[in-house]
Amino acid sequence: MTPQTIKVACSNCNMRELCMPMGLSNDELDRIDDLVTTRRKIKRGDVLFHSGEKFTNLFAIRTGFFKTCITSEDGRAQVTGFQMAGEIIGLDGIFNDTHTCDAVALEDAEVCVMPFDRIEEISREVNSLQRHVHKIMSREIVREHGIILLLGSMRAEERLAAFLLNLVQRLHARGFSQSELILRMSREEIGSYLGMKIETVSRTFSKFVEDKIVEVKQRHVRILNADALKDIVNPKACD
Amino acid sequence: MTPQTIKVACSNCNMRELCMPMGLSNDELDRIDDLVTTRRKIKRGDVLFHSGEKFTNLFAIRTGFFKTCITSEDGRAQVTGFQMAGEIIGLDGIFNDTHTCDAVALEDAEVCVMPFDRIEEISREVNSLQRHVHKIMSREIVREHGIILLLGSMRAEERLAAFLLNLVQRLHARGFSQSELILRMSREEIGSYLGMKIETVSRTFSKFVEDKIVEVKQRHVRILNADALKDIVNPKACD
DNA sequence: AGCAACTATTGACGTTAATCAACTGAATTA
DNA sequence: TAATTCAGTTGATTAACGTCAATAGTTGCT
Repeated sequence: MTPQTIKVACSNCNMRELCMPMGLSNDELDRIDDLVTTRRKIKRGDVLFHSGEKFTNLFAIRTGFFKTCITSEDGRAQVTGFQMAGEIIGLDGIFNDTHTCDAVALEDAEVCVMPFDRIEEISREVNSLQRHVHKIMSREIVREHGIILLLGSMRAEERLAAFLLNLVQRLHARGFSQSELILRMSREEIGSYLGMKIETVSRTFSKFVEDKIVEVKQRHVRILNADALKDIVNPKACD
Repeated sequence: MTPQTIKVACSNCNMRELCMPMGLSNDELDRIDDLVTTRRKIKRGDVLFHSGEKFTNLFAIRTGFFKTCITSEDGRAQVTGFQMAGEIIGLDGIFNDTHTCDAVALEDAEVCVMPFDRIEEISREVNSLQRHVHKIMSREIVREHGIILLLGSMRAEERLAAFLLNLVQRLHARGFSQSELILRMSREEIGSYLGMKIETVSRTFSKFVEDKIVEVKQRHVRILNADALKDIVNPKACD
């Protein structure tokens, strides 16, 4: 193996368990290694893909943090998600061979570039990859159901609490603290994602601080009382 | 061919263009006919599948009208979509082999039952089916982005206008009127879907009637001024 | 360091939609 | 037909959040 080959081999990647199926045979692993053609570094603030751009690749995030956002005809913008290492972005582009959202790096990032026709080709041969691709798309559908529930039925405090719990849970799954996190996004971006104005985001943070549920110093957040957050999201029935 | 076989053959189905890929060879058509094992009739109000139920099948709607809804831990309910003939439901179940929402028939319906492992099997062999499955899932992701935009950034009037336009556009694609429709869902269900209370739905309808944008007689709606609805959804920039 | 530009917080006030409540009309049953 | 139930409408009031505005803290630039 040349060093070049090693560099983009999924089989050597410590993120593999997050983006790839598990329990592969050696033979299958070899095939999977063909999925990623290159890696690409994206600077903070730069765009990985634009809405309207031709879709050819899915991207697996190796390091860094992204937001995806859509813009309506009349210029309304909406953040549809925040993605971190091990997550796959670009799925929305499959439908019309055109990306329908922008993916912007919120910190310096590196992604694995996976040509979608190659994914389709290999997943015809490697059943577990086929299954995996289906599961990843389905997971995205389920994730969005959650956002719809949040936006459709929760109030500001509930939304922010759910947001913090979700973030910290995902970070914890990646080996970070259960109680401390650094927000990679601005209050504005949080607000867009949660369907609330920046002032409301700020006030809600302040209220949590006042109630000793979290400590906030700029984008550094420490969760002091996770149970309180859970109670806010899922209020106890009292009948 | 026995009558039984004819009965569930996609190749003979007039809905085919809505749920199946196009431009198939005869050979491929034969394979596709194996996708649907049975048809199932569902009475109005009955449940096609429940949240928590084991996932084994996707369903293509042949006739009728469904809603899908999720329920959070604390009992909050949220309608996540309304589905009509030619649309596929059950995609959310793939992720964990478990349905995560309820699918309820809002009028008497008939669905084609497509075992998912068979879909996977055939789509390994028929490339256009593989592509089609991917596109259908991606389309669902894009559709949900639209709902997220609606819930995250629109006001009540905008939401209802977008809802009506979307419904009538989909009905028109199925050969129905561009300007008249019968709502298969209650005000309550519309409200849940659009993230607003039933009273607000009702008031917003009344306002549209007052403004001569629509006529409403119970669940029968006639759109008098589609452009006005479009203007409400995408307010003209005036700078 | 000093200044500009950006980001976030806080307060006062306005708007929107939720809530509570009464009522109407349609559908269902006795 | 009357009685009951359910779905939808309308009005009055309130709560939640948005808007506008002032201020403070941060970041980056020269």
